[in-house]
Amino acid sequence: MQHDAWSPTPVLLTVDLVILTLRDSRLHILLVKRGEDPFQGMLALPGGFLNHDGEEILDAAHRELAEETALTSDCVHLEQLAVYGEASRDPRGRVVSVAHLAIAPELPDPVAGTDATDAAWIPAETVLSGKAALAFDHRRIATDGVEHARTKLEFSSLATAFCGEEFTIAGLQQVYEAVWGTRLDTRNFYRKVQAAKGFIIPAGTDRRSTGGRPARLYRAGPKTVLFPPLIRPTPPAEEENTKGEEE
Amino acid sequence: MQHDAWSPTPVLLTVDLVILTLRDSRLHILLVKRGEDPFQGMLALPGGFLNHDGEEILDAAHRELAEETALTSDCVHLEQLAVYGEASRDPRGRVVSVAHLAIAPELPDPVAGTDATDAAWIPAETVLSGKAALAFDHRRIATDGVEHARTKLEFSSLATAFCGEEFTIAGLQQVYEAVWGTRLDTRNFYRKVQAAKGFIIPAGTDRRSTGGRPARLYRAGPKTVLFPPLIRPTPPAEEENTKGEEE
DNA sequence: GGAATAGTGTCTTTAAGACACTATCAA
DNA sequence: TTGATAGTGTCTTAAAGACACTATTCC
Repeated sequence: MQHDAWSPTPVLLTVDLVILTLRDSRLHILLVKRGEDPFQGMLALPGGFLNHDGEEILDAAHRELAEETALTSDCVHLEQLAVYGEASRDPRGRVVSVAHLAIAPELPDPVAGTDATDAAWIPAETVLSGKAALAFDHRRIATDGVEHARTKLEFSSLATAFCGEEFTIAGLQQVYEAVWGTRLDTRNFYRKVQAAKGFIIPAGTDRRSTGGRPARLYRAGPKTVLFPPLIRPTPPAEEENTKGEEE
Repeated sequence: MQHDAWSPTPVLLTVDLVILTLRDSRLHILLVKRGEDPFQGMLALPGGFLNHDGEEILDAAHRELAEETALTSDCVHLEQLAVYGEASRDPRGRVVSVAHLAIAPELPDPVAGTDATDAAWIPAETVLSGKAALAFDHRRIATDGVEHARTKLEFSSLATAFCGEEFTIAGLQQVYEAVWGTRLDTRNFYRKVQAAKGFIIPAGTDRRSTGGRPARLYRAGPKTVLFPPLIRPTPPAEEENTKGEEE
């Protein structure tokens, strides 16, 4: 209780970003190759220390996002994810990271050439499965970020953040399929996104040409909470069936 | 990107706790009266700075919880909520708080007398409505914590954390009603908690005496994810109807 | 006309919401 | 037997899942 009896330990604060996007219909995460001391040369989430002059945490996340991508704040979704502060997570000392989740529409070109470090879009699969090794506890953070996005797709209009200003329903379905890693039934999907009033609204200019029938274009509606939600299909057999925990 | 060009600013880390419990069927939050410098005498969430020697954040939360309540770590639910780091939130300087949500069963006695500060269970209603003023941004944190609990009750077995080891279905219903602030239909509630396999399991010794028919006792089941979930009833008229945003 | 993509309608099953009575105990 | 609390069954409606065909454009 007597908080000020002993002098509190200062810690260093960083922001780390799980930036997700779709590239050729697959979920990708933006990673950078570290050019500095701990874990040099290893892949890591984009991020960095808070700026001197009392920078706000969310501002720092926006700044890092702008530095790593060509994205301005208004066309990306950015939200706080969680804090990772395990004492042993950074060999330099006590560094506490506020992880953020960012969702970006498919970018104009691979990655804007950033100054020192090269950034790359890596398939989420590669990161989550551990086939690519990440610095610090960044694989855990990335895993949490993807899981957060998966859940949020069910109940919020987050999916539209993966699309541009205007999008087709088929495009939106691709988002769900890529993030969830499942195939969805087109007819049921159409029914559900349209049943959730305020999720998507038709853009007047409803067409586009890709060699088939023109598709209607939509844009994000006013509602951020989906009702009814789009429940993610449960993969056939879940649980840890190692010994028989089932009913 | 060049993170180490300028020396990063150290910040002070605190943990703050939104500790929820039921008292006479109403949701309460544990608050302490501050005995120290900023906001002295004002109500605040229990919490404090991280201990010297590289204490883990979650350990610090457990420590604070133990200091303010008589609860040992194993009979309470404790999880990270979010980070609050606005530069202006603490007049002492840059203090970043990792907020946690704790759920406790109804305690043996009001509050274990703690050393310097006196703690008290305040009705959640009083805190959320702003009738009680809280130090720092603690009202916001408390609001977020309660909202988090409300949502999590829908999809997880969190409600059992409000109950003791063994509980009745009626008792569990009281939890839902208190946290959500709604009345529920007994028959539908029974159907739903029993439909969610692994949520509650019968305790062999199924009875108790309170002047009526004995109730069967249950304990928390192995599943922490509820399926089907117990969807919270939507209050009749939501939305900002100020101008007519409806469909 | 054929290839390619967009869009829709029906049936079945599951779960939600509304609703009122029977069961068991203590005094 | 009465008061008090515990427990249950049915009907209607909403939404999920499965499933196959029609529509529009470009070539």
